[in-house]
Amino acid sequence: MNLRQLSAFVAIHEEGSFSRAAERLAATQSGLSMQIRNMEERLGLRLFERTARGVTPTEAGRHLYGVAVDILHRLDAAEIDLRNLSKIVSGPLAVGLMPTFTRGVLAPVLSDLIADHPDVTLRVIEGYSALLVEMVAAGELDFAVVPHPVTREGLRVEAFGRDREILVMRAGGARAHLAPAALAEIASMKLVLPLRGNARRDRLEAAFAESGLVPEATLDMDAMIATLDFVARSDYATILPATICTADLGGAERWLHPIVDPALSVNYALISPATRAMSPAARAFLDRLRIAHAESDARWTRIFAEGPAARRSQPKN
Amino acid sequence: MNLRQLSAFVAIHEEGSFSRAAERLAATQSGLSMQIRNMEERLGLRLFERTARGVTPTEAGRHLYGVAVDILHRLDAAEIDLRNLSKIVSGPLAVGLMPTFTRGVLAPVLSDLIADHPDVTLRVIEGYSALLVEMVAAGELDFAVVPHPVTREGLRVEAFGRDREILVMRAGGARAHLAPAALAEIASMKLVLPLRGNARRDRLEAAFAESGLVPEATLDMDAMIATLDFVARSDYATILPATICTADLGGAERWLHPIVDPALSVNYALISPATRAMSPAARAFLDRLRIAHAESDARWTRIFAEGPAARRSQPKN
DNA sequence: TCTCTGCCATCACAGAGGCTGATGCCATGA
DNA sequence: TCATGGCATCAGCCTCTGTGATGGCAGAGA
Repeated sequence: MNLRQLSAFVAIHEEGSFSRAAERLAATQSGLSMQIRNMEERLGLRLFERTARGVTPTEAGRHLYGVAVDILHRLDAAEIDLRNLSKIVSGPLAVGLMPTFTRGVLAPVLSDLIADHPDVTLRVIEGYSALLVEMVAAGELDFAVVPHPVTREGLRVEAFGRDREILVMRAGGARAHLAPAALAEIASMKLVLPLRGNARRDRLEAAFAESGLVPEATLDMDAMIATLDFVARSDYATILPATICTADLGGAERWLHPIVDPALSVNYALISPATRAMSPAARAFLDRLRIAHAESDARWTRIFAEGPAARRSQPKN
Repeated sequence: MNLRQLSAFVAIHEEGSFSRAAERLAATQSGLSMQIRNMEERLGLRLFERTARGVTPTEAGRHLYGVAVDILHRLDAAEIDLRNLSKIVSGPLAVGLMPTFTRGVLAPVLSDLIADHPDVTLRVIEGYSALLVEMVAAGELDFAVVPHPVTREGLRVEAFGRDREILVMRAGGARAHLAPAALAEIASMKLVLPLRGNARRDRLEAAFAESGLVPEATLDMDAMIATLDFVARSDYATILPATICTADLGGAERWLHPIVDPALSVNYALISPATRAMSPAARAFLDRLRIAHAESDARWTRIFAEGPAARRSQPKN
């Protein structure tokens, strides 16, 4: 049993198909077929049941999957450890982030990282969670941060942090900048929301439903930046994670309103390929991202706390 | 980095030499040399410092050793698990035991094992600890039980149990069968003891020294069975682990005397190759051996407890 | 029921990579 | 200074693995 076989096995298990796994590994279907056959012969048992639409793991296969992922991860971690025992942080790093982060906190993280570790070759991929999840699972990204929950084989999932949902409207409206808005009020507004199927949309709809509400008028749009632009020049409002709104704290183009009754939050997950370990470069990026996110969160905590005061000094209407 | 390289690395680390590792792996020195070179090039660092008398691991090498042993062990365990998910216990099993065990408790263990698992091909190697340790380290044995402490790279060491040291004399002497003997009395007897360097001999000498004693007359002999024979037909006494004396509990040929003031004990260690996992056959053998040893130990506990009574009913002299 | 499609198994062949055995070089110790 | 033991290197071989083509099978849709 060798490591090639082991990673082939893992890929097939995750893809549920020899052909797709071959594609992902840049190998051939027949090659994988032979590898699995060899493993099965050696072990004297079947690892996959072959069906007409792919393969499903046997009990033995499921058992092996856990062990294999663990072993490959350990080995990768060891290799990274060794390679960096006495080396500067360097190498390629591919990170997947949602617009929330790229707009909200990426810039300082980036300049900080580049200043400290100029030898890191960085690629940041901006995208929505479904895309990022697939790219991480395919090993194309070192890690990504996406909304929890994530359930996909082949991913190592870890809690990353929390964010608050904020109502965003164009500046100059009836409600003062930073004055809170109750969910019941929001339901009667004209809203731009992400498409159904998007994790945040489902989460929002559930929150409305829990309060017995249904948003009256919605425009569905899976494009946060475009949404922000649109909101700034129309009477539509939208609901966005606090982090992405950091740039609007000044209240120049958009006014922000913490959502209350109830407050809504998003949990983020850090996802990485299950068999790979974090490189020092990835760790360096992540540390800074965590810090930046925590700072942003702290800022919003203050704002939520000061909300009533703001309302008093700038009375609504 | 593949598994062949990893096991080559482990063997070299343990042997401290490419040549010796090659011998152990039934490979060639040049082959190992190339494998390590490839690993080193890949990692961009040196794993071994080459000296004229062999190799010593670098810091990176020492680090990798721990990880490599762990990975190989996990993989072996997984393979064994899988292979036996739905199979009867079978396969070859090589076990190393000291005469203590082969004479003391092996027979019932064996017949029990063979009855339950007829497909196990068993080889029992009888030998002293140094030999067994080497054989286990070389991967020739699935496991062995030897006196603690054991310090040798490449071994997984686990406590196995304890045994008591017993004074053995020919039958019909002045001291009643099973009557205790104090260490001070023993020091003045003619004793057959294992050779210096043997773990038990060193342990015994230390015990004497702690009580300010020096054995007066000793015959050095590293052969337990021969010692037992010799003691039965001479006025020499010897000190042996209780387990080996089980057959003499009847008192026909030899009389046994628990040692007191102080009581002496031996600790046994179960050793197995660090990178290999216990096969079900090995586990089955071990379970039975543990039980047999525990029963023997319990029997001796009773005897120690009843010692004074025995002395009263059969007054000394 | 028939066909079409997608998937996996098998095979012969080509390629790569690792292993071997010989040789060379170096350090050590007598 | 020489003998010894140990590792590095090299050319060639050989094994083993992956490739690409082909075939068979099962399910989905008409």
